[in-house]
Amino acid sequence: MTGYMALLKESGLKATFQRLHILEVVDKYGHIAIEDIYDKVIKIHPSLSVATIYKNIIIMVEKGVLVEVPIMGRKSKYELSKLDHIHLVCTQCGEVEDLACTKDINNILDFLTQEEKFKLTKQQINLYGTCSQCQSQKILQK
Amino acid sequence: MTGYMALLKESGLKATFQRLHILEVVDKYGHIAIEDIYDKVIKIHPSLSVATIYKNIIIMVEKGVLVEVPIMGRKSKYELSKLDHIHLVCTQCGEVEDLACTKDINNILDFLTQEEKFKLTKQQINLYGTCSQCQSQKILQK
DNA sequence: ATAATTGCAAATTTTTTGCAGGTTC
DNA sequence: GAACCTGCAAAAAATTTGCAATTAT
Repeated sequence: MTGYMALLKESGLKATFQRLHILEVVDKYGHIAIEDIYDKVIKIHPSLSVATIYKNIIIMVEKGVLVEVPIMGRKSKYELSKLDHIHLVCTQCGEVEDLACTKDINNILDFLTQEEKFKLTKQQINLYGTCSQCQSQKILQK
Repeated sequence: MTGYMALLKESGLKATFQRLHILEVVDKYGHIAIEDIYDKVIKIHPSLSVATIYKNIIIMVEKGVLVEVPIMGRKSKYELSKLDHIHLVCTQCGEVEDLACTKDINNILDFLTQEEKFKLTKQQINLYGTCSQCQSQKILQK
């Protein structure tokens, strides 16, 4: 609990119960959609409103406390910010599992192929950043 | 135009003008959000309704003609189905660029670092498939 | 004390649905 | 001509907003 408080304060956010509960739930479930965060949190904090969930998800993502995991065919899930890793997304049940991001992609594929770990059907590698055009526009703006 | 017709028929979908126009627009822009597909398509086909866009995106994704590209902080974009590749997503302007998916990830990172190609800030690698739990449930169902 | 945050209710935006009429094969 | 599709309008779902009351620091 104290860990989340520190996390919020470092990010310049007040440590409200609402936020602490949201973080607790996200941490517990690993990857969770907004609606499910709401469902879980109102069980421990019944007066919490949906608007508060939305406002907080937005600001906590902005501050880098949470990370959005957008998923094909489903609502985005959210996770605590952590070192880069790979997401195994089950298209049947929607669960997301983290996989350590080793240097060697081939090892990962071998690992998955083993037995019946995960039957891969589609991959999506997205790199986020600033394109060259936007980089040069930034320079001009200064 | 004929290419799209074949594509649709192979997928068991009727080749309506609406669908052909949607595919044309997606192809032209590479990666495009639903709202923007609508805006572009009504220019060449003013009577087309939003409901038709939604219904068709859904069915064309289902049939594998289109692929959803879910993006952090934005609406999903859609692209024509093609060989696996990497997406460079600009967090400033939202544009998505394709990058050939070479065997060697390191080459890619080197390539990006060059000059001012793309200033990488965050990566997300998502592998889609069936988790072991759902695989065994399937076996039981049969 | 004060600046930030919450909860509420209303407004907006996005997506889905049902069905009558039209189109493709 | 049969099955499939479209457009419309209404419904449902998801998200955002403004503001008065409350809370964290």
